[in-house]
Amino acid sequence: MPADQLSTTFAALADPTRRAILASLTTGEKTVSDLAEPFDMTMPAITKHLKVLEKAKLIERSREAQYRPCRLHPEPLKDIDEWIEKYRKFWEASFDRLDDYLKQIQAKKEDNDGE
Amino acid sequence: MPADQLSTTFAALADPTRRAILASLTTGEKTVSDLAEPFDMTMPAITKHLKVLEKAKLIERSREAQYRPCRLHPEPLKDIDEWIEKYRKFWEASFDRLDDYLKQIQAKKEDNDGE
DNA sequence: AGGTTAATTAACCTATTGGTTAAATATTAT
DNA sequence: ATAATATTTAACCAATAGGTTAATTAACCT
Repeated sequence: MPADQLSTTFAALADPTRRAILASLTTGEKTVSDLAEPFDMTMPAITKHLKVLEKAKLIERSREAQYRPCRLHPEPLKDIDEWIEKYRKFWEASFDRLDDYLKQIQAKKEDNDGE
Repeated sequence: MPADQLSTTFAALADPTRRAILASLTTGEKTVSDLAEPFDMTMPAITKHLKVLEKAKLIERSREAQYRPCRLHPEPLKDIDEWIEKYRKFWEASFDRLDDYLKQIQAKKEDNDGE
């Protein structure tokens, strides 16, 4: 619901149908019918998912005769990758070490506070 | 809404308040009041956000006297990182090259299909 | 022109989200 | 015991999400 780009991207990815659509587009451009085929879902439902992906700028669309082919537009994933990068050190540390790390940071902060 | 873990994690991250809470926890354990302080929002709203993060296993909670301190549990972010990793080549290629890449993959596929 | 295929729009429904206020619970401190 | 602090629960509300069916638009093919 929030308007910021990162939230919109995360929200678009928070649905397995939409992630499957993106995966399907990694092998090239697809029509709406192509994309709909694997799912037990009506076409309008797929149209809606595509709208969500388009608003999140994760896909782009064109026109060819009666088809509206979709293709992957992966750039917003880069932003997610950058966001998540700041957390990598936290999961790469073993659990116990993370605990130490946090305690250490906490100690440093309290030191700065003059506590 | 979908029950799968990846969807739950993406959904939890699709809110700027919750991402800010996670960022705040990178400097160590915090109480609910600590976490709530920066936001123009009532405590129950924060409690709800914490529940979402807890269900997504992005935070863990304990008890100390009347406090319920929260700490970061970054492991689910690893799954997101792995998911997104499969798309890295798509945003790292320049746009034109991506187009070539997709065409190439498409051609290969059609070749396999014997078309 | 008429029919078929591709896709979208409109109208609707139910469940969930993100917030609120007011009341309840738990723990500490006096 | 009582009061104060920290947090949660309950009940409510408006907006959004994800789906449906039915109708509409657009382009193609005879």
